[in-house]
Parts: sequence; C-alpha cells; structure tokens
Amino acid sequence: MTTGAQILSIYQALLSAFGHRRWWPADTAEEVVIGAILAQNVAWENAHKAIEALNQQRLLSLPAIHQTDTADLAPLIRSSRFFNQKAERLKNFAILLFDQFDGDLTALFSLDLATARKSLLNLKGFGPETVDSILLYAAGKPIFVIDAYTRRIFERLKMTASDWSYQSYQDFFMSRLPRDPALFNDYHAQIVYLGNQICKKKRPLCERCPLENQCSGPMESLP
DNA sequence: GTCCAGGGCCTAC
DNA sequence: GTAGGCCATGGA
Repeated sequence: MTTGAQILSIYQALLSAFGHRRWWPADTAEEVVIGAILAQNVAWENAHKAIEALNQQRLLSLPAIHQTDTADLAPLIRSSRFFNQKAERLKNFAILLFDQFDGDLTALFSLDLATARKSLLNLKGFGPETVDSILLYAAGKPIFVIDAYTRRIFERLKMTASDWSYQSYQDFFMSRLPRDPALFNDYHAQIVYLGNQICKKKRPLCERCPLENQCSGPMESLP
C-alpha cells in the first residue's frame, strides 16, 4: 500500500533534481485554456507552434476565437495535429464562455470545483485531462492532473497498474496528498518534465533519472 | 520509411 | 462496458 509520504518523497526527489518548474508556459489564463486544447495527444513543441501562429494572427484570445470561423482557425493550428477537431474544440469553449458567462473566464472559474468540472466535461472534446489541466493551471483549483507520463512513471514505479481508470489515478494522488493547488501544479509539472526529458516510452534515459533507484525501469515491458 | 508524441469520440462486438 | 479505430503533423 503506497502512502502519502512515499508519494511526497517522489515529488521531493524530482524537486531536488529539477527545481520548481513554473508550469504552465503561458502568460494568461486564456492562453492556458487554448494551450490545453492544442496540446491534446501531441508533443508540446507542435502545440506551441500552433499557439504562435494564432498569436501572429492576433487570434490568441477567446473573444477572437469566438468571432472566428473554425474553417479559418484550422489551418493556423495544423502543427498541433487533429487540427479540424481542435478548431471545433476551441470554438466550443469560447461559445460556452460567451453564452453562459458573458465571456468572463473569472466568472466561470468562480464556480466551485465540482460544478466547473461538470460544466466543462459536458463540452464535446473535453475529457478529464483537458478539463483538469484548465482547472488547475488556469483556475488554480486543487485538482490533480493525470496524463500519459503520470501513468507511465507510476506504473514503472509499481505503485499503479495499467488498467487503472483516470479516476482511479486521480483518487490515488488526491486521497494521499494535501489539497494544495501549488503542490498539484508543481508535482504534475515535475512529472511532465521527467517524462519529456528522461522517461521516454522507448529509449528511456534512466541513467539521468532521479528516481532510478526506485523504478523498475525500461527492462520491464512498456509503457 | 517507421515510430512516437501530455486525448477524446465513436462504433462494433 | 470496452477494445479498437479514427483524427492526420512533425521530428527523431
């Protein structure tokens, strides 16, 4: 049985190795929202190119997206992959925001966590990871984000199993850690950094991993 | 050329 | 209810 102390010690090891990560890489809450959609199932670099393209056309804002046709958005975000779907998803969020909150993100984010989460999960194209990323990194709510790196890393640490649901993973962390948005924020950021830099699906760079001693490592079957 | 990258929806069994 | 296909770019 994994304890909260063990999970915190993983975080401490990552923090000592990498320092605070200062994630998410965006200047404003609405850029976090846009980035969370564009980063779905794609390397961050490709999502970032799409963000830059939107910025160049002065469309890196929810009011601008709200007023732009998806057909005009899609070509700009090609680099983020699945660009037609993601253009729809950007619009879906903007429409919700303007229809129900008068275009005011702070109004949406002033809802309590459960209500805001439910509202966003009802949007087509918004699953738990995207919604939780928005709630944690844009709204500052205490919700732990689970992503592919989280699954890969904690499975290799033999603390979780491959058949766990998103909710099981989230409960695993949230039932054992203090409900601290700053902790959840930096913990997830550390996981992303570790995953990106070291814990690759193939060819993991384990000799540079601060968790090497605790990890079953790449000799185990993937992921 | 092949594989992989921070999801989510839809369909078929 | 769940596995598997679909979406469809860019870099290593």
